[in-house]
Amino acid sequence: MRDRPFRRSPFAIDVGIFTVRNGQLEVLLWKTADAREKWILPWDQPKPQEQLEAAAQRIVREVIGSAAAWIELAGAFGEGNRHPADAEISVAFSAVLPGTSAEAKDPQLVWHRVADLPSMTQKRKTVLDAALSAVRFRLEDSPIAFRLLPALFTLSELQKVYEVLLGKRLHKASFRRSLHAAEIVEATDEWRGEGRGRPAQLFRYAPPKKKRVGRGIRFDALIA
Amino acid sequence: MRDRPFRRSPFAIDVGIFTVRNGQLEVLLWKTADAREKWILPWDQPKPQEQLEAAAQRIVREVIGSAAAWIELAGAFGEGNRHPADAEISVAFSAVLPGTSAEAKDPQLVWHRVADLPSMTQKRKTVLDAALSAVRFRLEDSPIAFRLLPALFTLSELQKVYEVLLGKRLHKASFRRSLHAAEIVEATDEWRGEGRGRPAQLFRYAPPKKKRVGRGIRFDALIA
DNA sequence: GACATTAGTCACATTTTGTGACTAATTCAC
DNA sequence: GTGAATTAGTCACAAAATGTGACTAATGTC
Repeated sequence: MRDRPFRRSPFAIDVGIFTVRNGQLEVLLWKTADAREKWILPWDQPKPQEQLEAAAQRIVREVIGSAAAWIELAGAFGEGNRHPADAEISVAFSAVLPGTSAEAKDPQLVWHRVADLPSMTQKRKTVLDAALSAVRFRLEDSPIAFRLLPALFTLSELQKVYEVLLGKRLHKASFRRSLHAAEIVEATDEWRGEGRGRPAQLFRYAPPKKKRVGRGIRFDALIA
Repeated sequence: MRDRPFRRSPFAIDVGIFTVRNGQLEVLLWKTADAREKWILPWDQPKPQEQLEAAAQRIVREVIGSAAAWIELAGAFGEGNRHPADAEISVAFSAVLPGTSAEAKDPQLVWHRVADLPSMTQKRKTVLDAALSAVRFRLEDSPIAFRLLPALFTLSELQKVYEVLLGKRLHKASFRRSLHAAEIVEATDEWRGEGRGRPAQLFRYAPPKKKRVGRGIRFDALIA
């Protein structure tokens, strides 16, 4: 990532890097040296011969030291939404990391709660919103929630991650029933006592080999 | 759209333009003058100050004469998937048009059935697949099917569009029940007799003002 | 031992879905 | 005209999925 190279770059890759810490969804932002620029998403230009997604992964490694657990294209923006370094095109990616590997490598990089974002320009906010929407939108189809947790986790932890990402409470029995029907977790014979309360059994993510068939259109999910 | 300008362009916008004709999903492809290049998606570079989506809309207008009824970002590809004009980045959009306005403006532009595509390079095929996936993926959330039809349509026509896009048959009673529950169509007092069989009532797309609330996670739709 | 706390399960009412069979309105063949 | 064929539209009911409160289980705290 560079701090305003002041030359016309053909395009930039912005990455919204998300994690769940302390029961909150957080995003990693970069505080620019230029006071007017405030906070921006980590970004860089792709190197020659580099795939866009590979570039996004590289950016994640540069700022956090480890690879993202999930990454995906979130949007693309042209001239109208001008990038700080005058990039003509900005391609936005979303990435998620488990909370455990979420240590920023630079004092200018700070985790911010998504519910409580610092001052950003409108254009930057648009890109961040696109990245956030991509995470929420794909939550139903991709194992994003599992990537935010360590390999072994309790079902209560998993439920909490879904609640944070969806921004609403879920009913325990209902959550577990769906989970069981989907056959995507596998019980281990380990248990974890967390101080008070009954100890919880640990599970691991174990999707079936064959992909599950979908369910056709759901008009009730149509956005007007 | 240009025919291989043979200069290094920073990026290109490829547009997968889809329609339903004769009960088949079709995509508009451009036959290049260069015999080796075979068939490619309509494309161009964005003009200075032009938003990416606006550029995609312009490309649609250039090749078909009218605006797309629905358009959306489908993907972005870097160096690895090299573009014919050596673009460093290719941004792919999906667009759909009603079958009625689907007349190509150039003999090099030909509609092809998606189920029966002509010879394309692997890289071009990847972009087309991304565009097609975007249409199918958004079908559940966006009123794409309605944009493929004229303002007034019969429910059988609507069902047929969904069947073509989803690639599978739907049960009539079930389809109509979902449609009714979603409250997104409005009956008119017009009817249309199509030769034999009982005449069908005409409907129009009429989404509710307030957006409908979703339904939480559905693990059964998780892709492994 | 009583109680607070967290995990995990059950049961049942309610809603949603899949599906076959029915009725309705028209054209076509004779 | 009469009846078969064809397409539209509805109904009813079994099966499946979902929402939800209440229950049991295992631990720590006092």
